[in-house]
Amino acid sequence: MKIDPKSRTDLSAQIAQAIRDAIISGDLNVDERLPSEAELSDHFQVSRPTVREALKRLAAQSLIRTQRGASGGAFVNRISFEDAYPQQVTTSTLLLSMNAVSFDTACEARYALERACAPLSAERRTADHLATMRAEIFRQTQPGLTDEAFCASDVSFHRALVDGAGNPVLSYQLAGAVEAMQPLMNMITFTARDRERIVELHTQIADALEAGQAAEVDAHLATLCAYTTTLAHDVMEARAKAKG
Amino acid sequence: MKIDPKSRTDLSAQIAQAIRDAIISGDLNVDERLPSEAELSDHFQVSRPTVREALKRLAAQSLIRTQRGASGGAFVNRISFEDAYPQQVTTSTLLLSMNAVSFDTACEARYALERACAPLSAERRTADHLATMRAEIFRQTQPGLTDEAFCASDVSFHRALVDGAGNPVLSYQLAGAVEAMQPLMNMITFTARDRERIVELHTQIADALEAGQAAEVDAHLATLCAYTTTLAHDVMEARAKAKG
DNA sequence: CAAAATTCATTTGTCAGACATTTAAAAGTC
DNA sequence: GACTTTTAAATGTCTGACAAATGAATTTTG
Repeated sequence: MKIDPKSRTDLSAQIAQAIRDAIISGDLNVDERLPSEAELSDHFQVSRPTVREALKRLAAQSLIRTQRGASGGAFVNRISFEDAYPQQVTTSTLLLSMNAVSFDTACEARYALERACAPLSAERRTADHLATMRAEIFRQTQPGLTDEAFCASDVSFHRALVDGAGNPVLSYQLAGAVEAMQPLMNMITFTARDRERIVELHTQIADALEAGQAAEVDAHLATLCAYTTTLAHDVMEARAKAKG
Repeated sequence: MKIDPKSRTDLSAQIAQAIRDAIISGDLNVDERLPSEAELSDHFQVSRPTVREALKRLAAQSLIRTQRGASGGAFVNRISFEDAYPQQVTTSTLLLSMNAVSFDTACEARYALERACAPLSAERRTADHLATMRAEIFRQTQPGLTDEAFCASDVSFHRALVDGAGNPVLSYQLAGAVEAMQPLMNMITFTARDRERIVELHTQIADALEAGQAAEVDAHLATLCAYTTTLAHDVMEARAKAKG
């Protein structure tokens, strides 16, 4: 693990990268303790604050965790799917909002990925997944539900569908695509009729999943995708008209 | 933006979260300049090193960038898909290796997602994407290619397929699933016959994509998925036998 | 006057040393 | 032996300082 003090990049960034490489390559194993800050600053010939900045960078990526006290220190963290979820969602959300990704593009990606999960979910979903979906559908029928709460429930429904595939890798990758859509969905105002139609499709999807009919699920998801896109277009047009 | 000095969590973590929230909520816009470190340490009533640790955390997530000199400072960064790619790949790779995700699970996720891209790619892939795929196929036929190089080429081939869908969100989400598989694939030793079969399937996929036959692409991907899984199983069994 | 060179102020990057706080293990006490 | 106290080690935080980069203002120069 070496750094170049003459480089124009920050020393803390270089040190973070050196340690990161050691973790990725397996030189440092899960739960292994890193040298203490004092030892690291000695090794890299930099001050302790600089080492600390490097360690905080790694902590921000959940690559390490720190513990105070005797026999404390920085330890290589076993990144769990749970840790990675929120980061994935945050990044995906910002990617969409900062790069002005169109509703259509995001929606297309989301449903393409979700449909990829459908066959697996139709085969493996547990009673628990179905119960979650039914509960969310019920919530969606409640009058007085705000648009935001409706969208949140929609996300929960679809997450249950994805989780039903019983593949943590899929769930993780999908988390970003599904949850990042929420801010975009929140821009839509759902009429009572819109909600009715969506609930109907959700019910059909849940029924098909329960019956293990993959093709049905896929078809309903495709319909839902098209419907959502149309809804968004109508809203945009109405706004454009109101503005012009 | 406020923090709780009495909380048991690190001040730098709290400050980072406060600024992160401001970015996500839109209180801080892209390219907007944050207060200087001195001003921030004044605002949060902490020392400058603490503020710096917080800023480094945000920099590690590409949420901000810093610039030295007069009129320098920390600026909200527009996260680009290019920035997010490597982070996504790093996290996905570590998730697989650290959580002992089985080859089957990772492979299933990868091909499920890839097949989701197939119809779009069949419709939209450019000549450029096809050229990349053909070039990689050619490389895969070269004798003397190491297993590692073969895997790398395989990844490039599949990335071209995914990029062919022309949806940056899909490409981003898939980057993790496709590239994170590489270390797992590297554990396999490919015989000449294995490579021949894979090249054959790759060629069929490229042909079908060129002809715009989505169903064909999907079928060949399914075959490739099954073949890869079988290959991996054979390797595992052979090793288990050699060991026992 | 205009252009080049210089100075200057601002801001991040780095350093040194210190103290506070937490924590587990060692030492002491009953 | 079980409990309490002490101690040492480690991270968390602070203060103050200097280095380096950078843009703007100022001065010098042709």
